[in-house]
Amino acid sequence: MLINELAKRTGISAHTIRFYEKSGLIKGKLKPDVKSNRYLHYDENVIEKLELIRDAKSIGFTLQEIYQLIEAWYENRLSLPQKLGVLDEKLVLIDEKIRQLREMKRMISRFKKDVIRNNC
Amino acid sequence: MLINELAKRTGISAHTIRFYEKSGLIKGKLKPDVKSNRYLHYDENVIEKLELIRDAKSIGFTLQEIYQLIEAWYENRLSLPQKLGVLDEKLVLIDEKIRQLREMKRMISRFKKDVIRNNC
DNA sequence: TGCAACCTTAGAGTATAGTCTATACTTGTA
DNA sequence: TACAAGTATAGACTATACTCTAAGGTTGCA
Repeated sequence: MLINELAKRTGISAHTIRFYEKSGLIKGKLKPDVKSNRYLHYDENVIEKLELIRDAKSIGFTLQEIYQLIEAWYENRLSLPQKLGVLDEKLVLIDEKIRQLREMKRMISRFKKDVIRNNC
Repeated sequence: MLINELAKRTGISAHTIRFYEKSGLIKGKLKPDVKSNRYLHYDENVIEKLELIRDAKSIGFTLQEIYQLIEAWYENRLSLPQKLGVLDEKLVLIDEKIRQLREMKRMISRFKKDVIRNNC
């Protein structure tokens, strides 16, 4: 599929998709037999990647980190231990984020009670 | 205390503290009897605020959101229901973040198993 | 009084992550 | 074949959150 269809199917603008392509997060392919244009074609797999990018961004991962995740997830440039290294690293990060979120939740709840009690 | 002491005690640079001041997140006070300079003085309360800023930033809150939180937390410009509104809003946001983090954790764990099983 | 160590303000510069515009070429349909 | 719709590339612009520099004034101590 071409970029506009990809954009429609993911809800991510063609501009942003091109930005991700330039950043190395996704890759379209030229049809090797077509010489008259440089239109990039994307396969289903790219939709998954864009969804991963969206999800990972929403939990606060940077494009850098997402790049590593995609490397481990979809590409075969890393060895098994390297892949596991990346994945475990992200799991640790996620646990730390969850821990901090829980702590903030406790703080806000406590403060909420104070506000109610003191009516201030 | 003056800005450099505040910086030392929080580990946040004086530059960044000035940036937060300009953004309205914290407020130093001029000594009203001193006319020869415009040195801003900060009280202990500002240390707490800076710590809140750091914690909230680390869980992905923007300075905008943190500003609202500080308004509800420390200032008395909001009514009780307004304060509770802000706090509840943040609690909802936090729960959503936790949910997304758990989901990503599950995805990564599942993928980790695949990687190990298929030795790829 | 000299001067190091502060303080302030304004504004430039950086990194991340887009977002948009302009220009130009290509493709598909009437 | 004209032309609307689609595609590519380069580069300018935006927002957020800093980070740094320059220039100038103040304070405290020898």
